[in-house]
Amino acid sequence: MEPQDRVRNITDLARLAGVSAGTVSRALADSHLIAKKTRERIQAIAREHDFRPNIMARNLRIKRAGAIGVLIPLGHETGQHISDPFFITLLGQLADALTERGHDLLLSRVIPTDPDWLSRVVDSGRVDGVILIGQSDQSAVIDRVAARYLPMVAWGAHFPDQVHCSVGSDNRKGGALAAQHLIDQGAKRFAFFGDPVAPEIAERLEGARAALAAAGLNDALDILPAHLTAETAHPAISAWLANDGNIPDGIIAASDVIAMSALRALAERGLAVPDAVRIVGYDDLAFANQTMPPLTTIRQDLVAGAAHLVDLLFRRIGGEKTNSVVLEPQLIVRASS
Amino acid sequence: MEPQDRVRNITDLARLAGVSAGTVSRALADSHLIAKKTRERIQAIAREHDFRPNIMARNLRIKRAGAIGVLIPLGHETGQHISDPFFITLLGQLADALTERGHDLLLSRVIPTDPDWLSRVVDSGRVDGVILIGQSDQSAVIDRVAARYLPMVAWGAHFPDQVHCSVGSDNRKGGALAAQHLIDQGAKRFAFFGDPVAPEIAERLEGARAALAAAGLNDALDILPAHLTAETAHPAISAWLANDGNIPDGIIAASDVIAMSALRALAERGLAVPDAVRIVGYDDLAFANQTMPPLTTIRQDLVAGAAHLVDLLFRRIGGEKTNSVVLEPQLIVRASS
DNA sequence: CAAATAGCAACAATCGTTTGCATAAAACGC
DNA sequence: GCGTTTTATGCAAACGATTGTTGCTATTTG
Repeated sequence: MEPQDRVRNITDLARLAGVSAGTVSRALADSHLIAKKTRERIQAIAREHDFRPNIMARNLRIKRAGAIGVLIPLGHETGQHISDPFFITLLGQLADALTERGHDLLLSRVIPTDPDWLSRVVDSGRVDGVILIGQSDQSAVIDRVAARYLPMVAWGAHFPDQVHCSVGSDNRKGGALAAQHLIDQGAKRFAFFGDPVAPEIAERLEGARAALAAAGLNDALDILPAHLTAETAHPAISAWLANDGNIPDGIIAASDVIAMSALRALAERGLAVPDAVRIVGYDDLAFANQTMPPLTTIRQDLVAGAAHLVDLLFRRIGGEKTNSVVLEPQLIVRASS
Repeated sequence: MEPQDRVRNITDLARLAGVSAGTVSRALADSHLIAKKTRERIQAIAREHDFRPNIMARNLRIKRAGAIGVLIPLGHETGQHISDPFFITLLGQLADALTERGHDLLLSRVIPTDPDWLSRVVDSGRVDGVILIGQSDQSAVIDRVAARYLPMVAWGAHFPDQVHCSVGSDNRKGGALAAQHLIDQGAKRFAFFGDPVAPEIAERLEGARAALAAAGLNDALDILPAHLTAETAHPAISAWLANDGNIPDGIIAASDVIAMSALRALAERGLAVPDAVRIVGYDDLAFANQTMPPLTTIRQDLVAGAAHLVDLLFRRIGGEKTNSVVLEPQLIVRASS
């Protein structure tokens, strides 16, 4: 209100209260070393002047940051960006879980041009820990940092020899679940929509392949390496379906976003779902039961996933050397299959 | 690598290089006050030891934070949460725009229980500025802080007497566009799906009302105060449509999410879109042209909106007193109308 | 050859807190 | 009323950087 008497630091407030800075610090922290009367008087003055201690200075002294870095590494080979519904859903869950633990979320969308991107934030002293959403093609960089930096966890595929701690679902099993379901529904000719350059996708494909092989349907699978964004997936699928020889009766989509594009492309060609073609998505994002028809999909429990990520992270911040977690994917049957 | 000789601050590095801390600081900043030879030697040592100066200490000295706070105030009256596709889309755009300007994004989902929530982050010294996504029911709080804190901008409705700087689209006009389009398509009986407790929604409804009135269709409008999330919107709409007397031929949905739920509810009742019922959404989120049929909608240009938010914010950080921006909504005609 | 100048690097103050330690005042027992 | 304990505050050193000022060598110049 009155600009000149604005209290900008603890020392100003101390002068105003006629005590020393240290006393103010303790008073604001409700320390019992300060007499209740003085404490309350100082707090009142602080409130009146709308004063709050500078958190950066506090953190510097205290040696904690009060924030967790959430990084989304986007290897340019995938056309994904931050608004991908999957990332975003996970991000929302993380924001909630971290807020609950009294930490803020420092969001960085990183395009790993140099191998330095991760150390830069880890060593900046601005975060107490790091959560990676996806590993893109950066597992080498991630593993190297993980070797010396404990408080870091990553969402994504788990590999036997990885150094870092990850939380993810069993993609191979998920792929198998999808394929098996289509087999059970009587599909004979299969297509997989998704680009196996991403390791998660590759595993889903492997799982699907294995299930088909077990049913003696080895050679009944076509693969369309559709990208993960709706903008690119839809035209690719449309073009592919234009070739009548391609039309399958069972589609395994590598993500719900792809499945949604496929639903639209199928409808445009007059192919009925699920009567002519059955389709299974992957992720079970919020919109999956809002499509027409609602999407059968492989659920990755992102709420549990986010909870695990945060839980493991804080245990690591506490010095514990935690193991990776692999979540069970779950088949959600809806009307599309 | 070798834990004991780990360089943890500029002084360690100085000792190692046989110079003073000040020299190291300047050398890492590539200052010409340091001889090129020494500079390069110091930088080499820093690189070798994987050292990066502590940003928090730097910021404290420099008096800047290097981060922008992005706050999502969630008045509990609305059931929205952070994973609402609209918030998230805007958030993604903001992340990109801020990263480009060399700032990080400190995300806080705040549930305004006490009137202190905004000052707390503003006065914490942890951010150089604040972007509010939505104003919820907190305009009083926001205006009070805006009176003394310049670097803050908000997404949302613009009111003539507001103190703070906002960026948003003309909701009244958007509502009018939607209604007028349906009128032009020959609709006679209208429904508005959306809860006008939120000021933006109320304005959209007003706009629609005005357009109907101008066409002499005053009393042809029903209102279903559906919530903004798909989970709650769909059953509400379903139940409402179950009453045959309610069935309109032109639906104005207050958001794309609601429109999507409506599409599904309509399909489930066997009502053809657009032949029996025409429907217009609001927002033009990414999924709007992936629905079946693709959604006619009122586009809010979130890319431009995010760019404006960031641009205005940085001008305010620079001390300029900027005015609010009102964006033009745009009718995007697709197959649903 | 002495003086002026330029180039480098060290010194020390500063940003706004927290906190261990010292100390003064008050309270207590005898 | 004196010595001792308790209680409440002040003092000053961190935290890890940046940066204005100062001082010391070389080099150049008249």
